[in-house]
Amino acid sequence: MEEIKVTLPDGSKLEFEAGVTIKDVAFDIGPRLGKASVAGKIDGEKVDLDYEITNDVDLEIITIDSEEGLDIYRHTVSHVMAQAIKRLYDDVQLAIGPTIEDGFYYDFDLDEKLSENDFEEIEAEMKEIIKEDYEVERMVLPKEEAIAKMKERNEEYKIELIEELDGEEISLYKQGEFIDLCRGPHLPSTGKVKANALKLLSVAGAYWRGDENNPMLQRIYATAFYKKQQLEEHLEKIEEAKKRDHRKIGKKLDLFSLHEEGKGFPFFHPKGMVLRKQLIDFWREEHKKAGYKEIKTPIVLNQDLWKRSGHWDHYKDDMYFTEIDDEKHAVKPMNCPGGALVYNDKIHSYRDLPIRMGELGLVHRHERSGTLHGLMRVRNFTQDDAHIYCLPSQIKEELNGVIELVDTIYSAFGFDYNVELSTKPDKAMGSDEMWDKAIGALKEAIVDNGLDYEVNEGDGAFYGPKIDFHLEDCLGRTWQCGTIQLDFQMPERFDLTYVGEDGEEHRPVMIHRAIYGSLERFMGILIEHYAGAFPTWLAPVQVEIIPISDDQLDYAYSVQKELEEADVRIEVDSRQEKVGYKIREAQVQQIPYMLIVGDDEVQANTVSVRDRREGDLGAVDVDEFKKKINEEIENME
RNA sequence: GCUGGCGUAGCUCAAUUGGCAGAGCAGCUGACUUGUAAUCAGCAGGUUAUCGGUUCAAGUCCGAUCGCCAGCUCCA
Repeated sequence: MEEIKVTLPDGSKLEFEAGVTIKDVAFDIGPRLGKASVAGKIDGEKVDLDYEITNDVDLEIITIDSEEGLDIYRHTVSHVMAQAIKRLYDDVQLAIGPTIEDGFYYDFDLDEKLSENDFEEIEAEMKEIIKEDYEVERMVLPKEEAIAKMKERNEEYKIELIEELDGEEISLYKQGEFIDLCRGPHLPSTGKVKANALKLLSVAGAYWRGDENNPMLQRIYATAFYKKQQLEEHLEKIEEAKKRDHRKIGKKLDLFSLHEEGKGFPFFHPKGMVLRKQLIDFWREEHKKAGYKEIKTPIVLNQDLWKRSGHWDHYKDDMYFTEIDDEKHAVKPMNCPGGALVYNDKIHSYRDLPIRMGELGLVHRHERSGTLHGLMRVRNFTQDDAHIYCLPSQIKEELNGVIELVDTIYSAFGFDYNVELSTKPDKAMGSDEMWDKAIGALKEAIVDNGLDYEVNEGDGAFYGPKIDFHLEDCLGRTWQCGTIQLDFQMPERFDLTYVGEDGEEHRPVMIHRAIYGSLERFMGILIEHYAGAFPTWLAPVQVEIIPISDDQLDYAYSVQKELEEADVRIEVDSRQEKVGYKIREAQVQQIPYMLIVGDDEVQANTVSVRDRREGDLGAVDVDEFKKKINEEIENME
């Protein structure tokens, strides 16, 4: 019998007879590894445990406790779910069932409407399939045969998928009466799935292949772990995360509200405005340092302007229109055309460039009703916009400057962010050459700044490609916030010029950029990020004075006055309630500091400080507290 | 916009098979003058999202509209 060499990730080599399976190797190394193994990687390619090794290879054993192992595990569970659905519903057709971050889903075409009430029955059937412990077999068939098999099973979607696959060989996986198109690998049998550690989570519609022109399928989201406790922890984590929902906290902390009278148009309350103002003040400070000027352009502008800018052709469906003195007008969905008019209002020399013009511009967009979401997705929002007009030779430096500014601002809040590069969309202005040039410049800027990024094909603005900065909400959904867009189109459209060294007119390059993205969305993210417990510099109310009885009211007001003069946002809870009651209230409102004042404090001219996190810190002089909190605010802690 | 689910007091939630719309918190009034996460009592609060239908009778069943939630699509 021929001997083969298996090289493990640590470099060690083992010898086996040809035809040995990965499972054999795993058990040979150790029984614990054997039991934990779910699949293997042969020369970097994932294969099943019963894969027979016939020549010298590099082998990595994938175990259940690794990310890849869990992924394979869940993929098998998704097949089990599909099998259960096939058993329970007659006319069901299978679409796709991939694993996702935290779980998996499967899309079905089924006339009967599934609801969460059906989950129990489906889960019970899944448990049955697990109990029946079918071997999960890999079958490799010629394309034609695979198609024939799916035709026989009436799986139209699978046929469509197979037809588009490259190669003549198609792999299918079979467990009991169930067969699915799949690359694999899978667990060796359905019995390996832990029946008590899986859960169906939700059902929703999803278009076949993500295209709204295609039929809508039913998608079941589910998750699975290999220990019940892990499932429970995961579910608990979701519950905890839901409590951070900015819509809930926004109401509880009286920051903003939404009303039927203005769908998608948020109302900001006094406390929400304090938060907003802090963000704006910080923004202005940082932008001043970075060499920006600020402008303000009108919300309603003549329709001709939007035709000139290209918005009419590319963005009309998302815009609101109105009429003034029989003249057609549009409500601005973007700030750039207005900004361009400001630029063009006078002649610019090359010596003036780059010009960095910021605008906190209120834009309105007609978002489709189903997409509205608290403050994250609204129909009017304030962009912290800016347009940089520069020489072609200044592009790189300007892009770097913006990336640096994004990092400065996000760091102040401790945000991690993902970077995406979005390329030319189907409906775009300008030549491919211009786009390629712009994309190249953006890519270079990302790489130069050492950022990881993903490419978002075809997702650019109609006038140029963009770098997007995404932040996560409480449930791990990501939202685009910052954006940098390189634009050669608007300068052309608006005939923007500067006078060069040669005395001739030249075209400047325009960079559109926003850092918060929208103040509304950024506030939503912030609320969830801090779960309403804002750092002191952002907190709507920074200090609550809690007198023990009416006798200390005068003293409380004098302390309030003193701290107010030092720009501290401070309130006195003058209600005739017990201390515990007032503390609870301030605690629920996530106020950073409570100052409890009774007779002792009045006598000694002190305040008893209670920190929302650490509790009672004892009595300190008013001056000392003032100094401490001012430092904290100053340092944005 | 699409698919599904939901809509009861300011908030959180009750209301057997269709059979008198209720509680806690918040609010108001009063008492209590309080020492580190909820003092007690009383009062008030509703065309059960809206409109239409079935029925002796609708919060509950049916239809439409509006809104909200999840997802899809789209986007800052």
